[in-house]
Amino acid sequence: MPDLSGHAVGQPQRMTTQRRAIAEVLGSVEDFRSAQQLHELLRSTGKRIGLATVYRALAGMAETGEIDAIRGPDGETRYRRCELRVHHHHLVCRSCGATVELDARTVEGWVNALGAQHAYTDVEHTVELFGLCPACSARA
Amino acid sequence: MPDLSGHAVGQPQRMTTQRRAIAEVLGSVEDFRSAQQLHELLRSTGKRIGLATVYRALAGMAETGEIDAIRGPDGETRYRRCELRVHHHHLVCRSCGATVELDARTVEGWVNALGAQHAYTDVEHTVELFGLCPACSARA
DNA sequence: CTCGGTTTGACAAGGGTTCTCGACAGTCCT
DNA sequence: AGGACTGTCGAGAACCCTTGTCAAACCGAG
Repeated sequence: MPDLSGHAVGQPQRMTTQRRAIAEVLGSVEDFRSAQQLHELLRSTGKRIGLATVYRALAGMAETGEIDAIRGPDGETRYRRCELRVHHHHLVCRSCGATVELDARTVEGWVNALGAQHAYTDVEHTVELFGLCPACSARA
Repeated sequence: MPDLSGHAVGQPQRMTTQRRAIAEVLGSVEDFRSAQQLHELLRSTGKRIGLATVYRALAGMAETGEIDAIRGPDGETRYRRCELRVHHHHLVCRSCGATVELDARTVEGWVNALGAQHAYTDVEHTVELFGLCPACSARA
């Protein structure tokens, strides 16, 4: 079965009204949002959509690399459509959510070196930075 | 309960039978274990101890730096008594749990530089590496 | 030993995420 | 077009880890 969806080249995911709506909201938002926040956003604009659908769509998009997901210290997973299409990391303001995308070359190199040094293979890494952005720092 | 000091040791904790038992189990185990696993371990050795107590004790120990806590991709928090007393990171085998403690100087410097570069303050970081240890790599 | 604040533990929420399952809606085949 | 198929939806329940609740047990200073 040929894929005519045009977008997401990967698993056979249908482009439904709901997924389109989710992608749209993600495009209109700058910082990381939780699945529940996005669900509320959609609901507040009149869209009828189930929470489970939001979770499913986000999980799918995250898997194909279409969006980025990070897990905060509270265990909540937050999503964001990033500018950089390649692997990168984030510096997130823990107060207002403002996000800076970080080129990952430095970490990548460092991670690979350490993996090799200890003969570990197939090394994945989690690197997230949380701080206070300039604005929030000033306000404090 | 805004304890943002970061290093303050907090109130003195009483040394109770339960806490002693928890510290003991942690000392007899090499890799990261979840609170529930530790609870089961204690129960299986005849100790009568509540799950909530285990959670409380672990949270406390983690706060004082007595033990290290990491949150896996499944959202479960795992604890371990580490050798290094100073801040460091981990390279964990995702198959058998074998753990290598990593000197953190490189990351620290990198993190601080990036924080300053973007004028973010009070930057905290999450850096964890998951891979396959030599043994598990060979077995694969 | 006594007394008062701390800690405990069984149980019940909490909060996020995933599963269930009947109802639907695109697709494919004929 | 008609009918069978398969992926998706959505409401709610189910799950899981974690954290409150609160009377009773406990620790340790005096």
